[in-house]
Amino acid sequence: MTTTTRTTGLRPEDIVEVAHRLISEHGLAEFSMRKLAAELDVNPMTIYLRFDNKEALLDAVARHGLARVRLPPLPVGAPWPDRAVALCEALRRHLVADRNLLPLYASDGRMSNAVVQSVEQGLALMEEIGYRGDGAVLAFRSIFWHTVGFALVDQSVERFPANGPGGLGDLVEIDESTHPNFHRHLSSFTTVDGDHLFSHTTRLLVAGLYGDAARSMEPT
Amino acid sequence: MTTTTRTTGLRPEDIVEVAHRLISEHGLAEFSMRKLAAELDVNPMTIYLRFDNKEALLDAVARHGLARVRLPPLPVGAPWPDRAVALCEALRRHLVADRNLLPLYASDGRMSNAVVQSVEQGLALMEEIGYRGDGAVLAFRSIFWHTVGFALVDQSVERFPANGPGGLGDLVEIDESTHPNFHRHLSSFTTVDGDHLFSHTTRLLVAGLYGDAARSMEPT
DNA sequence: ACCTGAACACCGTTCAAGT
DNA sequence: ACCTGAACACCGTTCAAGT
Repeated sequence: MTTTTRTTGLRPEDIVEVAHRLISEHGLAEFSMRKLAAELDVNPMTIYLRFDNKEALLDAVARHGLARVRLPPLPVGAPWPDRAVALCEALRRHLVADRNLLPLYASDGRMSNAVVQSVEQGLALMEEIGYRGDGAVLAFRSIFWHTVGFALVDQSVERFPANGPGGLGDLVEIDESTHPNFHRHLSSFTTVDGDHLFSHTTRLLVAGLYGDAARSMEPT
Repeated sequence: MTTTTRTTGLRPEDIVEVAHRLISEHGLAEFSMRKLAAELDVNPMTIYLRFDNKEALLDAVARHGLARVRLPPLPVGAPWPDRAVALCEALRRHLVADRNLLPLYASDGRMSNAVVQSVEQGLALMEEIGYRGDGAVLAFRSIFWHTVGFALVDQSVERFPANGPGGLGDLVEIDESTHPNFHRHLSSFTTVDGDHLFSHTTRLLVAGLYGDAARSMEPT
């Protein structure tokens, strides 16, 4: 009869799952190997028997989180631009779903798994309006990285100073003489709504893609 | 006659400048208050007499770095889309000029100062094609945050796996039956060229902006 | 063979003690 | 008044010692 100690039953998946939860709850900056061990009620060094180091563990946590991404089916029958925007918005929703996980996914090129979920639908969309081969991949990459970029920008946008007390005007000198345009539009510099700005910008980019495809199919 | 000790002569600007250099040379992750003190040949605690904490110092370093951004004049006489793209590319060049500084600028909403340099030219461009008031600000924000987003994405893009040994195919299962589009385009998934992808995508977005402005000026 | 306590080389920051 | 050494509460990681 063999006795199993507590740590023998500790599977790598359990470590990854608890790490994922801790990062989700308290953020990547707060996360440490020692806190993870405490949460698992285990000696800190036991984790090093399963993972080479913190980096390797974080890689596993990122893979675990990104593998869960499932994009919803796109609206059938809708006009092409609407479906392209819907794909971007679905991808965005997954990326910004948990603000604490995004910094983990974004660093050190861990975005790989997210792409696979969207690439099938994305390439099909591009072929639908006439993009072929390398052109289809380039078109898809445009909206994919645009979406990832806006997700990364979200935290900056959130804290971006608006017009008003303690806002833009206090940060920088906005003189009517040196910055006439800025000065005249100052009242329009309200707090940025990340979702709205993303939707708007994505619609413009998709319109550009759509027009470009139509133009390249014209007889020369 | 007053004697000045070494540290008395230590101005906050000197601290900021050396911190900027250290981050530029070795990256934000490597930077520490103790290493900075050693480089300044000063007791680590002396820095705390000038700055409340590390966060406040990094804020000052970011402001110092972003204040240097000077956008070149846009090409006069060129078509509108070319000038809009040129503005984005100039902004991008400054953001990605020093890869080690970008993580500093991007975190904790420190992007404020960069905007002021580009907002004057950006708003003028938007008014030129008919955008007014809030619409002009929204249009400017679209290309500004698009540019910042792509700069942030750059490090991810750089390490993004291409097709080939150790690349995409090894990371995820790309079956002909489950991912027919992906499988057929696999050879097009070469290493991403960040600059090229940015130029291409920005051109599309700018085309979208241009078309949108033209459309909204049509008589209804 | 499998686990772990102590130790090492680092952090940011506080504060009492020095000049 | 101005500076600093020692100390505190943390890190990630190594490795000799235990069972």
